[in-house]
Amino acid sequence: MSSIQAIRGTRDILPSESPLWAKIEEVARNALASYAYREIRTPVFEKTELFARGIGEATDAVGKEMYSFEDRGGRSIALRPEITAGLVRAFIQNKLFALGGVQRLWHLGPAFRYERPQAGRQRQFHQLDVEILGSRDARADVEIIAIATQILNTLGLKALSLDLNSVGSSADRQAYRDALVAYFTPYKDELDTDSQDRLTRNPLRILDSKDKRTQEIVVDAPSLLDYLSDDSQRHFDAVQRLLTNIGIDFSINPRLVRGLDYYTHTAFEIQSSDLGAQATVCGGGRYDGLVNQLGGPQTPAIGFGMGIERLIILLEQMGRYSTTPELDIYLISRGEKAELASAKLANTLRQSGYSVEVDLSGSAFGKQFKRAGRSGAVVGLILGDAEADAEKVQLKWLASGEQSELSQADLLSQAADLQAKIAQVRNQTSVA
RNA sequence: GCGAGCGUAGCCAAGCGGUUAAGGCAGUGGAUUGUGAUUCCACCAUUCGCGGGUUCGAUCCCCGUCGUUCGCCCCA
Repeated sequence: MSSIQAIRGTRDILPSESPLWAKIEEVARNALASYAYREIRTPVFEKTELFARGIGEATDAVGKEMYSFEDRGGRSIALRPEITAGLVRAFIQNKLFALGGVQRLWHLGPAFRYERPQAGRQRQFHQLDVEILGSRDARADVEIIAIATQILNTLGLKALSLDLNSVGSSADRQAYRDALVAYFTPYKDELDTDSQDRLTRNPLRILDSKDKRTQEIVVDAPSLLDYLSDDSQRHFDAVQRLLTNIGIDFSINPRLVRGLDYYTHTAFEIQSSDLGAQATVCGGGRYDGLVNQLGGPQTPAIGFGMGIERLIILLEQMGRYSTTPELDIYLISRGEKAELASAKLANTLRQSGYSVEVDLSGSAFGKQFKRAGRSGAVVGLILGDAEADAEKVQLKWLASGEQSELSQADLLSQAADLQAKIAQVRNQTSVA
C-alpha cells in the first residue's frame, strides 16, 4: 500500500458526519446571534512570538506542542495552538477597542497541537472560541458561561458538569504560588516525577495530579481561595450569585487550574463523563491582562473555547441527529428523449426550490427505483419515453408506494402545494 | 514525550505454521430491456498495514516501522 495517508492526528470529516458539524455550527450561530456576538475570522498561523508572549513560553501548548517553523522568508511562524491569542491580536491591530464599549466576538476554526492522538484529542482540532472584551463586570463572566451552557443544552447534551474557580489577580496568584512551593518543597522526593517537575514550572498544576501519594500530600496544601484579595473575592462571589440567579448549576473546584498563563480570576470547565480521559468539552476564563500584554490598551476580557470534535463524539453517542441528506425528489428516467426532458424538468424544479437528484445511470427502471429508495428522497419522479412524448410524469411517494400520473405543467404550477406535502411526509416519517 | 493493547475487503469478522485466506452486511451485473427494502445466480482480498528476519514453508513466530485505541502527560 503506497497510497498517501492523512497526517497523523488529522481526520477527514466525511459526508456521513458533516451534517453533525453543520448542526453544531447552526446551534452556535443562533445562540451567539441571540447574545449579540459577531463573528471574526483570523489566520490559522501567526508569528510564533504572539503565542510565546500571549499564552506563555512555559506552557505545554507553546513550549512542547506547537507546530512552529521558519517560512521561506526566515520568519518564525506557528500554527495556532488555540484561538484566543490571534483573536486578541486582531482586536488590537484593527483597533476594535476604538469602537468603544464592549466587544463581543466569536470564531470557529481549526487549531493545532503536536500531541499524541487519542480519542477526543487530535493534532488538528476545531474550537469554537467566544470572547467578550472590555468589561470587568461579573455579568460578563456569567454571560460567557451562559452562552456555553445554552449551546450545549440546545444540542441536547446531558450529564455535563460545570466546575468553577477563581485563580485571582496575578498578584494573588503569585502569592499563592509562593505558598504552594513552600508547602510542597519539603515533600519533593515523595511527589511523582511529573509533579517534581511542575514544582518549578507550574506548581498550581500539582493540585491536579492523579498520583495517589501526591494527592495525599495535596489534601493539606493551602487553598487558592484563601489567597484571593478582597476585590478578587468580591468578583468571585458576584459570579456565583449571578449564576445561581439565572439557574445555572455549578460546583466550586479550588483545584481547577487552567494551563494557559493568561488566565486571571474566573476559570471554568464544562466536562462530560462520557469522554474518557479527555473530559473537558469547554474551558475558559478571564484574562484581564492579555490585551495590554500584547500591546493594546488595558482591556479586561473573558471567553471560552469549546472542542467541536468532543461535541461530535457526544452527539454520536446520543445518536439523535440524522445524517442522511434531506432530498425532496429523485428523478428516474430512461431513454434518450426522457433523459433530455428530465434534465430540463430537474432544473425548473430546482429553481422552484426543490432539492432534486437525477439518476444518471441509464440502467433498468428497477435499479433506479432501488437507488431512489435509498436516496432518502420523499418523492420519485418517473419519466420514460411515453411520458416524455405526452409531457407527463409519474409521481410516486416513495414511502407509501402511491403513484399517480400528471402533466409536467401541473407539477410545476402546484409547486407550493407539493412542497408542503413533502415537508409533511418528511415530518411524519422522522417522528416515527 | 512515557507505558500497554490492536492492525485480515467499504464495514463486521473467522483462520494462529502447511495445497485455491471462511462467513455475514454492503456493492456491481444478471434472472426481470417500465417500478424499489423479497427470492435466485454470478462477480467482489494473486493476499492478511508496511519493511526485514527465522523456517523447506509464514496472515500466524521474532525485530523494526507506520497507523490506531486506552492510560499518563496536556487540554478543547
